Amino acid sequence: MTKPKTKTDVFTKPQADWIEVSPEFFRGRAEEIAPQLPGMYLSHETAEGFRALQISEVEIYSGESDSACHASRGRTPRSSVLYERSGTLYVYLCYGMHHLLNIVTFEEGFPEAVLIRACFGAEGPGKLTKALGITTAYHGLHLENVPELRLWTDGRTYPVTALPRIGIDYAREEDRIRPWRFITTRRREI
DNA sequence: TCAGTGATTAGG
DNA sequence: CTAATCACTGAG
Repeated sequence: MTKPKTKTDVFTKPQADWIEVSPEFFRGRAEEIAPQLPGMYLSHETAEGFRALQISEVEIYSGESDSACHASRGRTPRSSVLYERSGTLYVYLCYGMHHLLNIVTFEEGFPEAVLIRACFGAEGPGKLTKALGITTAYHGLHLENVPELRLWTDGRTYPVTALPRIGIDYAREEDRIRPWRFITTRRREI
């Protein structure tokens, strides 16, 4: 009989081995940042308490030349947040119901972000924001001004696979096949 | 497979 | 102003 493994989807407090990740983490290119996100933890502290989930999947949306990116038609009232400095939050309502969380990467003036697409225990970009209580109230704010939202790493290594993005049938073929979705199937075992 | 639900965008 | 679209989800 093997040792029983305890599974926890929602962490109600930071774990002993967690180290905070500074908003400066997002200064680089999304292509170097995104593969490091699966395995990290996203936490939200509200009146209800502290809740964190482990990220399992992210996607890159990068540049006006990426036909899947909301900045593909240049600066608009909606896409302008993507041009802000790295660490800015881009949260938008999809299908009138689902709050999708992105974090802006790279230099101010270049529209690029990572979408948090899934966490263990909340598979889907709309589900994880619902589970954590993240809404468009944070849209346009910078992470350093939202202390209730934090990113953590446990210092462990999580194997990551790159795959094409999901839900972008409207995009050009070259953008649809781009391996800009990063997933890990390795989950923290307590 | 398909409807729900509302913000965003292009176009007249 | 109108109408189409949508980085989704859950029910049938």
